[in-house]
Amino acid sequence: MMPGPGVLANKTWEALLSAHAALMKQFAAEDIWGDISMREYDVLYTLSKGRAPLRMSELNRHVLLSQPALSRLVDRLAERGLLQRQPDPADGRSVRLALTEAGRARQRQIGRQHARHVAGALTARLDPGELRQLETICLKLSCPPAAADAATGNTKEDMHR
Amino acid sequence: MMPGPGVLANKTWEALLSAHAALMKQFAAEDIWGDISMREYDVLYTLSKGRAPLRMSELNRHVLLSQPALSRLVDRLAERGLLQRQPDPADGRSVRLALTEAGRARQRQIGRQHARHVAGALTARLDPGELRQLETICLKLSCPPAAADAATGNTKEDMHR
DNA sequence: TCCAGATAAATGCAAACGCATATATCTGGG
DNA sequence: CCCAGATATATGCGTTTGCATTTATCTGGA
Repeated sequence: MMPGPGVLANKTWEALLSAHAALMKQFAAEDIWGDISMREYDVLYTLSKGRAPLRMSELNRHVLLSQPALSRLVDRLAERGLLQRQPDPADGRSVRLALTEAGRARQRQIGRQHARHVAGALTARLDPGELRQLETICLKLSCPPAAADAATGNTKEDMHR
Repeated sequence: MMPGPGVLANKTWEALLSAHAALMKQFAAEDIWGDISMREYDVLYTLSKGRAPLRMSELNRHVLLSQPALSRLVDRLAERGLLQRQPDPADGRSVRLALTEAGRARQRQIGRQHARHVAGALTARLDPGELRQLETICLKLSCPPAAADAATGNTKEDMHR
């Protein structure tokens, strides 16, 4: 096999996976989490960012968890009084999620320290120009694929399912 | 607090997390995995890359899993005949892991298709220059932190070096 | 040589996860 | 107005994960 243009893309993806794993491990090792897992923090953070209460399905787009797993994670956070499930006036199937004051406080308390760790870890390895390049490129990658099938990079087949 | 240089780093980290999640979901949705989970594939792939058999602890540096979880994941792959645990002649505590022929075949079979999806997804969003930039930057991030250091953001200015 | 401490991997167990499916609600064609 | 199908979330259940701990082995200093 001759090295095609796809080889570069694959090496890049592997590098991205490595970077993600290395940083996640480093952050997980920091002693700031207490009884909040990083996945739970991710949810608290996402909710703290959004101005309006988010729906489960919106939250699920940001978090790498199955829908049932997210539903139960939200259960646990609600039971602990960190967020509230509110009925959605516009859609009876839906649920709107909002942090409680306790949840907001907890997020801030952890977030302040975590943000310092993130900044420390990234600026130790990258200069501002690289940070900006990385952000720009990652934002392009964050957009969902235009169509479902372009991803195969293939000329035919793959219509099954 | 005025917006410091750390803000850029935090936005960048968030973008990287988003990109990772978006791509992982896209790849997970591809119909190529069969009875192999992506985490299991990650192990098969890592073993297929290494020339010499890897030890658990080395493998664990590449995979975002706790040591016990990796131990059991390896159990399951071994029970399925996809890899072998071999005693390490140089260190009795250690175990050397090697793919079986079946494991190697399975990795190749999945890997061929997966590599196409990866290439398709990345080249659809990034040009070659961006791919190279991203790879370079991610490789810098993949290196473990020099020391357990500034990241703690601790009691005082403890920035040695 | 011996042993305290470090390191590699395995195991017990409760918590968390994913898949399949259930429940509740919304939407559009007839 | 009604119902088939779609959408949003919840629940049953077997599997996988992480934490704490155990077991086995290695290492260096007295």
